[in-house]
Amino acid sequence: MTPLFYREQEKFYVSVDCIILGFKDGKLYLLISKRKFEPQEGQDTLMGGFLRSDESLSETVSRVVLEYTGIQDVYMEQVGTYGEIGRDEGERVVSIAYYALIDLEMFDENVCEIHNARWEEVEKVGKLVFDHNQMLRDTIEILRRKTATQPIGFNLLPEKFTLPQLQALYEAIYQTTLDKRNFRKKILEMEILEKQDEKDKSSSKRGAFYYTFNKEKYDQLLQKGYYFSL
Amino acid sequence: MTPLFYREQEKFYVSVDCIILGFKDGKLYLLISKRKFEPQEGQDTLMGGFLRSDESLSETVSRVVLEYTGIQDVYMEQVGTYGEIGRDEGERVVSIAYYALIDLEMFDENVCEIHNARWEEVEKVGKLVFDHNQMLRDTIEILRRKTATQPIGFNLLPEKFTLPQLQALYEAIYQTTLDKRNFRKKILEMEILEKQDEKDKSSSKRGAFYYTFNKEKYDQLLQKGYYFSL
DNA sequence: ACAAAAGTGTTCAAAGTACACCCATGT
DNA sequence: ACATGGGTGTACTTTGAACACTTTTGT
Repeated sequence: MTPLFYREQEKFYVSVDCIILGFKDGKLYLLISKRKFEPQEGQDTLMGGFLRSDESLSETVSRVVLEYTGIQDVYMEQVGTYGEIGRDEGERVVSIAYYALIDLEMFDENVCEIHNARWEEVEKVGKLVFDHNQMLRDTIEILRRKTATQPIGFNLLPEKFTLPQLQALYEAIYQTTLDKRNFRKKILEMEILEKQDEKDKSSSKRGAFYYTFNKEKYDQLLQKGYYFSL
Repeated sequence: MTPLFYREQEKFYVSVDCIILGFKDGKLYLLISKRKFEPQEGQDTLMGGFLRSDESLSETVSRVVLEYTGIQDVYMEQVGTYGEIGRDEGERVVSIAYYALIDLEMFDENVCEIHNARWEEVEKVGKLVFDHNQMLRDTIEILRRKTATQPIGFNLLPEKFTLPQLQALYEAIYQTTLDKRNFRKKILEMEILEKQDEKDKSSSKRGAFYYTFNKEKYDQLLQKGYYFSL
């Protein structure tokens, strides 16, 4: 039963917008699609969905991400909430932005086609509807800060990855180039990566060793007060 | 006119909760009050208010902060949005948390009494209603990160402040002690503080020189690519 | 044999950290 | 005169940044 005081209040549409990011060939990609209803039908947009009363916010995000990528259990973080009065021209909508990091190898191309969705290089994204460009900018800023201090970048890579791949990922996020030796030294001395016996020969003749991220070791480090930093 | 697709969606109560922080005598204080309606009437709570359709989120925060402190134009930042289904036992409410930093010297004691509000040491805050303790924890974490990289701490101090005061502020935020000489060296070499001729004699016989934060100088530094860091 | 990416250490500069004494003033 | 908090500089350690050559292997 709704308390009396609440009933005097106004209600609002609440949506989530998802900044779904993937990484491939040294570049960050954003999943965008054409908006399927008015206003701004046909324009490029982030993936979004309205909050339902039987869902928490993160459940709404999971639903949207699953719908557009076919992937479950993705890493996600809240970016912020956008509540300007006129931000959605259709109606007053308060939107909570989340970013999700996915491994593009898990991505289902068919799901993509169904929704007219496509992967666009983050650096080449054009005008999106409403304040979605702002959401993307805010995401990149958060991602840069967060990847520098927490090992979340691995969510954008397959379970097994090579150090050149990992370095390329950081270079794509920071939009800079890093020194190979310094990068390897720093990431390896944290001892959170496990070297595998196999090599990835897809990008060189010599091949690069695969590594995996060892979450247990990382958690142990945290216990001891060490911090991830790159 | 509301687009058709929107009309099929559910609407929700949207509120803001404000983590209003002040600084005095070397300690951080949080403004809390007794909840004035059910559920959990009489329990300690953050300051909050429901979003109205003629307000943006930050306008709602400003309204709430003004109502409980009598202060306008406060520094505020979004902390995050809390949308678990059962977080508010009364009804489904999506709440956006903001923290606000205020100069306690500007604070109007009368406003406080009217609302049964009081300042509680952050380190001694007990159980608050719903997920308000989580909001406070998230705020402190954000505040620590943010004050280390941006000059926002000054919002908690009067326009004129002393270096011992400023150091005590950082010590309260980080819950640590800092070396006096290192602290002064670092903050002064940024050249964003203006030394005044007057001294504050309230806390020592010798007196400590007042300083003011020079925002123009700070902005110039930003232009040149320098960053604030402590 | 050569092209192309993977892998490897050392030196130098900068920043952070630790540390102890004198100063000014009200009582 | 003394107690109290304000103010100051240097040495050492740690961290970050720059930098070039050898290895492997498919063609």
